[in-house]
Amino acid sequence: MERNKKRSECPISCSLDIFGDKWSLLIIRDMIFFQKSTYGDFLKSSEGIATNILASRLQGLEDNKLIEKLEHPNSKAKFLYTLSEKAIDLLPIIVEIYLWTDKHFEIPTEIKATIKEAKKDKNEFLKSLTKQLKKQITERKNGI
Amino acid sequence: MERNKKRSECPISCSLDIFGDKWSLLIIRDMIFFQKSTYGDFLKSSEGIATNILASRLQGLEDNKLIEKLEHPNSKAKFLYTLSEKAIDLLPIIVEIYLWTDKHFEIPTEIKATIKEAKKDKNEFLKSLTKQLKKQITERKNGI
DNA sequence: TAAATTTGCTTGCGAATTGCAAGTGCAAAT
DNA sequence: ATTTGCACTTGCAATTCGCAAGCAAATTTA
Repeated sequence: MERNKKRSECPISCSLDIFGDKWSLLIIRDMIFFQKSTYGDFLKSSEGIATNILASRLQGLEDNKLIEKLEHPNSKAKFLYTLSEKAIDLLPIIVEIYLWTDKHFEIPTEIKATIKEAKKDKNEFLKSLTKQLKKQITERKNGI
Repeated sequence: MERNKKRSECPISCSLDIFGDKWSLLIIRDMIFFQKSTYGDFLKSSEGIATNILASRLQGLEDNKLIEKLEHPNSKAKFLYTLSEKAIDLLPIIVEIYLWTDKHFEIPTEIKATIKEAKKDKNEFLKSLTKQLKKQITERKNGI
């Protein structure tokens, strides 16, 4: 697992070195939009990630400071994965991906509501969700 | 090369099925920001893509209607790859990636100017670059 | 006009990555 | 005390990647 393989200094290239694969952004999506926070949560995603791939992706995201692995407040058998601010800052990218698909594909109805809200007032949507997520992570670190 | 392997109906997942790899977005980047348009152009990128990978990515982008492969106006030995509107619509995503890296990494000075411009007035930046790119593709199709 | 070069690929092959199934070790519930 | 749950790890076959070489058609050079 080579994770220091910067191919160039280009920001796009560097970003893709970090999350340019089929799974990393889905884990972030699950944490942002579906409040998933444990290994088991991520395994249940409808895309069906393999256990070893999930482990390696979580490690990669941790290496790149996009997530943090904390003790689970309710159980020592679990770990609690939380977003970093760096990861929360990916939200605009993820929202733009949603808006792109909205323009060019059929979208499942469950998700349409979220996209509609994001389209209505993008800045407000980003701002309030970001605020909420940041609140969440400080609460978790303080064990609330 | 399976290209119809939708893992789920999730927009993020579907998008990653299309451009969630280490190379596809770099090709789009080269076309948008560096006016690259031929196989040889893409090969010269500083990240160093392998010839077979480039061929397969170009095919994938074409299959997904992100690029079109046209006859080259100056030579029958070449092909001219052009962006579709669908690909130009990826620009907001790419710009948000630039802005994310600007916040969290050191950026090479050559690129800082572009990012600064994008930050100053994002909507105007997107609008004018989009317009310019769309103009470019209609010109190419009309053989100007 | 013949030879060399350019262009856009394809092919072969070893190495790395992926994904499925099974197993492991610790914690918690029964 | 035993079973279940959780977070992985391991083994292995299959796919994908990436380097090097090859190739045919078009173009340039001699």
